[in-house]
Amino acid sequence: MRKVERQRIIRQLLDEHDVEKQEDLVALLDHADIKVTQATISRDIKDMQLVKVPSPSGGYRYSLPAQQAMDTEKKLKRTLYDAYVSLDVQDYFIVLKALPGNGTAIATLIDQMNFDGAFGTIGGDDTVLIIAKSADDAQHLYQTLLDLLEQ
Amino acid sequence: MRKVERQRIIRQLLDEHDVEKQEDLVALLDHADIKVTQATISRDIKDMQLVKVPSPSGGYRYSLPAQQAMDTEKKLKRTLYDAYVSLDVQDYFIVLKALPGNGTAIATLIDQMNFDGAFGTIGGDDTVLIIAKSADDAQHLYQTLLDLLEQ
DNA sequence: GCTGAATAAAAATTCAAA
DNA sequence: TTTGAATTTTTATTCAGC
Repeated sequence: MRKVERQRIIRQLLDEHDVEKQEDLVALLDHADIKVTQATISRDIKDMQLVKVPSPSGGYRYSLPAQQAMDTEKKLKRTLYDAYVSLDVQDYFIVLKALPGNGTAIATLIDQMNFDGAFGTIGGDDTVLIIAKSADDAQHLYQTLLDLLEQ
Repeated sequence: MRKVERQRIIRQLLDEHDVEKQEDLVALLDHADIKVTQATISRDIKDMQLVKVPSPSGGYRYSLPAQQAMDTEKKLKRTLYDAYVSLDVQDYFIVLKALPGNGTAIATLIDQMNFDGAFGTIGGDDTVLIIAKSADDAQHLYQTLLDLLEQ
């Protein structure tokens, strides 16, 4: 009945108001004639993966999820979809070829993905070199990237 | 124990361990012979803008700031301030040494800075290798980084 | 300024119920 | 499965001291 809609409203409220604590949400929802207790808000926050962010100016603010990893993966997939040319593995190294101008961006995204077994990444104009911690890691990373390309 | 160093260690601990509550950090730091109380950790968390992220699998986890309000240069300066060890230039290359665990992050930040004359950056655990497009570019980049360190 | 001890405040969970 | 009331647990702050 209620939970999904309440959570949708919570998202809007977070956008429109400074929410410093869960009781603030209880009060804001009350204004919208939605009566819930702090316990329910606590559960919603867990459900929705909201975070309480300390603000530099002192105080705290609840905010929408930090899906950094998801966003990066999405960006990487899209960039690869647009610019991918080839992928090869040899020893500790993976070489990804892309359309000119895309190497640095892809390298940065791969870095941000923090792949297991990746030692470092270097991006040129149309080439990305990924150095793995071992040849095994390189093979595994190669497969991970192939999987990413197929999705 | 200085605050800055403790906070640097906290960053590393967050990377290496699942920290579900502030007392976990108190215990982890205690293990490293750093005695602080929960009150201090609470203040550190506010300082560092760490967030307690609800995990989909239930439970919570403290993590580094999701959407850092800081721009890349500020982040880079702060990271270098905390983790910088040395900087050297030779031919096309600049080698930056940092405290263990910081190489990849610094490399990514330097990449994101899009410095003129930088060809690519590779970050290991405690070393960052910056490859310039020419020896002149390397010299110039070296000076740019030194300037950044002095600010 | 930075910190710990004590405390207040806030958030998470338990339990019973719908 | 969802919820509120009560409770426990966790976190933030106050206050004193350094």
